Amino acid sequence: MSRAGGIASWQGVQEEVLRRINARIWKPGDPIPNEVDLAAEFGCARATVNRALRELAETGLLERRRKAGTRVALHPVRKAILDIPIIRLEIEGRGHAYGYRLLRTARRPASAAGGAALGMRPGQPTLRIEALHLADGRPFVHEDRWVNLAAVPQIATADLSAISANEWLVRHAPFTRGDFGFEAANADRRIAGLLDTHESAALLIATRTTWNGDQTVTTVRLSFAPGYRMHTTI
Amino acid sequence: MSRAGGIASWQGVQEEVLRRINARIWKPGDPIPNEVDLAAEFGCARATVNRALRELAETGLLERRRKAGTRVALHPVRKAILDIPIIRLEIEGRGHAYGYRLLRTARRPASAAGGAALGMRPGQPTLRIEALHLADGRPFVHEDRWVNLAAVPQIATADLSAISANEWLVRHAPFTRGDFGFEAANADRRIAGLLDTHESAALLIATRTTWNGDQTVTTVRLSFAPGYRMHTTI
DNA sequence: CAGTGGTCTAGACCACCAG
DNA sequence: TGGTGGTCTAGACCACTGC
Repeated sequence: MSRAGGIASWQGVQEEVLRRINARIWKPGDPIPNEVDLAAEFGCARATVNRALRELAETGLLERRRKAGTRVALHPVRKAILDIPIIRLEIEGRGHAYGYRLLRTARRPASAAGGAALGMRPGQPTLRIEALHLADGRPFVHEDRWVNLAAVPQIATADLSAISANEWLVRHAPFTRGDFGFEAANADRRIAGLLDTHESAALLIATRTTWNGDQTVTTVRLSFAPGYRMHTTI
Repeated sequence: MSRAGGIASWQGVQEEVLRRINARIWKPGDPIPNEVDLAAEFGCARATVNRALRELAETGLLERRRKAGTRVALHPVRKAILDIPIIRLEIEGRGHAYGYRLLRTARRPASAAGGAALGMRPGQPTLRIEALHLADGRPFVHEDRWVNLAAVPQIATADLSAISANEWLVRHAPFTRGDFGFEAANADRRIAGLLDTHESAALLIATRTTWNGDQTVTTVRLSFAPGYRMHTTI
């Protein structure tokens, strides 16, 4: 089954492997030949095969274990890659004019309950920020954010009416770890008014918390106006 | 600035690069040294540096262009990786007992409007499937699915009351391309009843369409019961 | 223990593209 | 057109783990 010319690029190897999985030449659960044999068959170096297979394993289509070898995944857990851009860029990328309204900022120590929720110790100084992002003048998303001032003291001097906290933090506050969640919630009266919709409208809610080392940087709740759809391709 | 011992693993190189970005030694927008220089500084092979930087570029933290070199991304678009497992495995992974109720199946030609929405040609035979997935006996997610019978004829003979279409398709219907979307919607009366919630409750909706080559395989709308949270880490 | 994948190396050629 | 990243190669050693 070897090819005369050989397959000398990792993309080519990947395509051929995908073709065989697709054609059920290699069925889910089946072991596939080892890297050395595949390299010989394809007429390329083992490293080339390795790169092709490693990527497929990362996407969940193959399962690899030393000594046990490589198998076609029985229950492929597909990975979808979600882009998390700056809100301004997301709006501009959709071809709309970006607008921003800072609703309020407040310094306050983290409450016991709130602090725990944020992963901050009670009493740590926090900055609470509430803002609205607009697309073509219409409400796009409501941002409700807490920033750990111990982790990002410089934000106290930033002009958050000129640049959104979202953008300021992306530019100035590095993080090493983040947690993202998506859920749905009914709009309460206040949010409904801000987003120019009706009470109890279904909203897509995104929550994120980021850490730098073991220190919480910020936690935010984004409430998207009705009609928003998060989207990706695999 | 070179290290006596050297950094001989790509993870080590990546950590050091991240440290410098974090410490603002290399600021957003700044160019960083080229691969040859970094390899010399770290005392490792260029390929090692390449792998470390390539991964960082894939996650959006660096921008790389031939000749122009590598820069710290000015507006890092973070990528979150979302796992899309089989529904049964997701429920079992949460420690709940999995249950499944097939509500109905129906063969019918794709309507003009529906067919277009599915990316199918009108008149192509489709299988409509409606089912409920349960966690510990409670409704977890409602599945409303169309399957292109021209692409997956074998599903007509599957016993979809014993294995969910979700799982059958993952095992038997390969796809080359998929489209995933998330949004929020108010429950209508029927869905509310099925999910054991109240009308107009906010539901997280996931829609997916998959193709094999240029042929639509299936399109599905998943309505998650209130309280569901999709979650990932970066 | 031995076979497999994981990784590093030193060198090479090439594709791209900014200057 | 030259510098940069993108990739391939042949070989090597190592880490893990099934047998």
